[in-house]
Amino acid sequence: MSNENTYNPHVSVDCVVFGFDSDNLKVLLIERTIKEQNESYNDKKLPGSIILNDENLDEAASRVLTELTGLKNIYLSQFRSFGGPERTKNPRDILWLENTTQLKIGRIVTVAYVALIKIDRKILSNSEETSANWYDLNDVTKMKMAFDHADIINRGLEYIRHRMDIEPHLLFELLPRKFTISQLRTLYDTVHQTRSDVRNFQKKVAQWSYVVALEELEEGVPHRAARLYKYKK
Amino acid sequence: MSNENTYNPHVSVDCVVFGFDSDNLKVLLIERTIKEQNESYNDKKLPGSIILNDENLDEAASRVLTELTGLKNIYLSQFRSFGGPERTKNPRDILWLENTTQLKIGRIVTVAYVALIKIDRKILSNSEETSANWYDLNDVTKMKMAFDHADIINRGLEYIRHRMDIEPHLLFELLPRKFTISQLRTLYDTVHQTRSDVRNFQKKVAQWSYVVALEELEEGVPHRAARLYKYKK
DNA sequence: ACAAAAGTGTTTGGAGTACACCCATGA
DNA sequence: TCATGGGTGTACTCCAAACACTTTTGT
Repeated sequence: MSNENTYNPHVSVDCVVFGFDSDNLKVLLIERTIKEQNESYNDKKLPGSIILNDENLDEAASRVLTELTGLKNIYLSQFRSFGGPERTKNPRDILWLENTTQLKIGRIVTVAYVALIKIDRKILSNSEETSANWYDLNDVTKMKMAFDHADIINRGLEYIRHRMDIEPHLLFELLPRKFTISQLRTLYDTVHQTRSDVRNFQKKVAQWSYVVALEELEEGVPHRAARLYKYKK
Repeated sequence: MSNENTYNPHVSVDCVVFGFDSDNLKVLLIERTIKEQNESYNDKKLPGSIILNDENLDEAASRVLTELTGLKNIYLSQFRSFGGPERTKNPRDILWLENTTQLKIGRIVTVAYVALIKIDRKILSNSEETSANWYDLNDVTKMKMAFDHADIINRGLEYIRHRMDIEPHLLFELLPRKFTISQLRTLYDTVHQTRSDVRNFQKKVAQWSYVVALEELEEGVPHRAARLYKYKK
């Protein structure tokens, strides 16, 4: 089977992968190098791929994630498609596409997903030619990005903020298995762009039945150790 | 320019157009007839189109709507893409696609939009070969539908319910310019799948500053006439 | 002993919910 | 005068928000 049959070079998926380092939201980006005539050019891109001819969109997105991280059971949700003709106009992007896919590329419509992963599970297959790294969301605006990926990240962020408002469960996709209430609160506040009161927050969490206290405390902190909690069901 | 250059036969848009007839939610569907060897087959489809090579997704969706209704300034929002390889597998659908587009069609990924329109503005160009009509949402499950359009409608409904929860403004896209509180309440309850109390609902609306009372009453009703309201800003 | 973060209660205002009767109008 | 929907008020509950001090532990 030739490449022309296995790939569908008109539609791709891109994943905005979020993580949380107990302090800030992070995105997983891939370093891209484009060799031009004399010098080479560097920027960042979202993990993504052209879809295969026999897979559906969700499958393509999970494939991208497993190839990249080696992890399974990652929260993944489609949030929007981007398909303006101008998004595949930049000569650098075209050059890169045609080099990496070995296909003649016209316009590509991309279906964007957000993924949430526990940042401590760094079982990234960070080995091969792709080098993926976490970047602080606040720094993304300052970075050179491929295609319209800066846009896509912003939209993904909006989307996930919205979702987490409705489904607080999703917060726990970003926290380590055992966490303290203040880690949870920092994350909550980062996502909601608020600065919530410690006592009120404790009360709120107390009525989330899926947050259960462990008989265990934090270790190695230079002050009173906090109780650990886990997410159940 | 040949058809191959002006159309992109890999990506389409489909619009789930909602209306409200003071009683139930309705969807705008197009009658489709497929001529097979002996007899012809009838079903319904969503208004949609393959995208043109120089337009973006939002433009394609508005184009579909203006071609269909002649209206401008319609609320329109992308909500999800559908792209499984199985969605363009039914031989009837393939036949119809190739007949109407005159193009060889492989897999089509479709980007779905919801649109909200005031059902009384029936300035539909219901003339040409396309005959579009309003159908009760509850009847849709019983009807034969093209492709995965039944799915798309359900997802669109979920989406718009969600949205209207967050942005009550959107309700007014479905109501006539002048409406009564009980029309608004029926719509609200239909959308939220609730049965709200008359008095409590009046109170709620009273604090929506964008709902303003007019010095005007309903006419031609066989009982006490209700006050009319309008939506402002 | 001190620095640093953990943990804990009470009060107040606003929003949602439950609930029943009189009013205006056309037929 | 009757049938049909229009329109109105009060009491209770629950949730969100404001607000300050004591406890524990490592250095």
